[in-house]
Amino acid sequence: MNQASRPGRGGRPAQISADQITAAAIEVLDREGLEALTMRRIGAHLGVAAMSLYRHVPNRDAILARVVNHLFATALAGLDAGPTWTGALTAFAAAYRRMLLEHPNAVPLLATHPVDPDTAVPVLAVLLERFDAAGVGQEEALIRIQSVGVYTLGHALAQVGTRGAAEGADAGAAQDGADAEYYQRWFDAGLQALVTGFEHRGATR
Amino acid sequence: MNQASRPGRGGRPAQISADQITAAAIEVLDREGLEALTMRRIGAHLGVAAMSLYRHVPNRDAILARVVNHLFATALAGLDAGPTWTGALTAFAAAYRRMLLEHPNAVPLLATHPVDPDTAVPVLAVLLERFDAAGVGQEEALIRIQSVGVYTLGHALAQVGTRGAAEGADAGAAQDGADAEYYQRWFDAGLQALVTGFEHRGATR
DNA sequence: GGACTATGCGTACTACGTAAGCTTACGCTG
DNA sequence: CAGCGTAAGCTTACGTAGTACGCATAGTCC
Repeated sequence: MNQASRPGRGGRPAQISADQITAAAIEVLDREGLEALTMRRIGAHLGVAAMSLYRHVPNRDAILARVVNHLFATALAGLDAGPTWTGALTAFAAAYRRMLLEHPNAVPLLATHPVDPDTAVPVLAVLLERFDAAGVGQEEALIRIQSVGVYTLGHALAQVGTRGAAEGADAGAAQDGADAEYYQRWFDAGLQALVTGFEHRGATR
Repeated sequence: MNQASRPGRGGRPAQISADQITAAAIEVLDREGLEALTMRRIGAHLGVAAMSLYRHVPNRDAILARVVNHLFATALAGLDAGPTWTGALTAFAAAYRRMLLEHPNAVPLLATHPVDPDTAVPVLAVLLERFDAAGVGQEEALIRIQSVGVYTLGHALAQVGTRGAAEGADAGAAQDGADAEYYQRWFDAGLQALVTGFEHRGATR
């Protein structure tokens, strides 16, 4: 059997765990880029052969999913959502965006692999609460949160998910500076538009 | 030399062209999914060996870029932008979205490969004109257009860019119906929020 | 100490992108 | 019409990917 061996009895003790694989994958991803994220390279990073990874993870795609969920969860853990739903939304967007810019090579992954519900729900719960307190219905609240989410991710794709992403992580790693400012201005403008747009939508309903 | 052989003289007549390769790639993509989009499979679709493609295209990634640009260009060709910038924005979003839903397997590609400036500029020009007529500055106009663009793409990623995408195109190809309606409601709500948000932003400036 | 069990590894298979060099099929020149 | 120049397409081959299979290994428990 693969994976999640109950403590059961006996057996050779594991040198690596699924969590270590996830962490190693993120490191390889950040340092060497997305297409360096191979089973052999992750294994090497852990001092283990590629095939050994399969004892802890069913396939490569599961590693990618784990990376996505881990980045999302840690980026939004302990999100300070403030008292209002507007504040909660912008705090969510800012935390999400910060993670995306810190892990530019992961942006295409986030775009391609949905965050697991089990990972997303705790984050959403905090946000939903603020909407509920403001009397906004659950579907409407979800729509507003997810709209901000896809906007933030889409924006990050435009900023970093494309371009070199693969180089050596040093080729133009620190974006032009002027460029970075423009993207930030753009991001803030769009986010503000979304939030105030939703405010008015609430008012006229 | 590769590619773009001037009519020059002589030489064996070409059986295929870069445009045909692009078209074949889109067909394979739509019918068999993203990871079926291999050089050999595209070649087979044209009755040609994989290596023959390299006479017309420098590498696989160039084909992907061509697919992206072609889909974007044809989706937005002849965009009827109406008289107002708000109308132009929603028309743009609708046309873009229609294409994304018609080519769900292409959504991850659009997310990963930026549209070429030469392809994007003509489309942007039509839109920018409406903003200019309304007295909105160029950077602000670009921000509004691009915000709608990344929102639309991000939303499509959430709707279709993920899930099966790879199956056989028949596994749940026609989304649940109820799901599709929810996504449409969500899309419209977010888009409306963005637009009205930008309207108010304009007003308070 | 021996049985049991899960882990890690070596090998091998298939499929990918693509480099190199050869063959083929045309238009042109004589 | 012969044959030459040229560009298109093909064959073969290399390196690397993901991963199936079976064996060697290293612990726990009796």
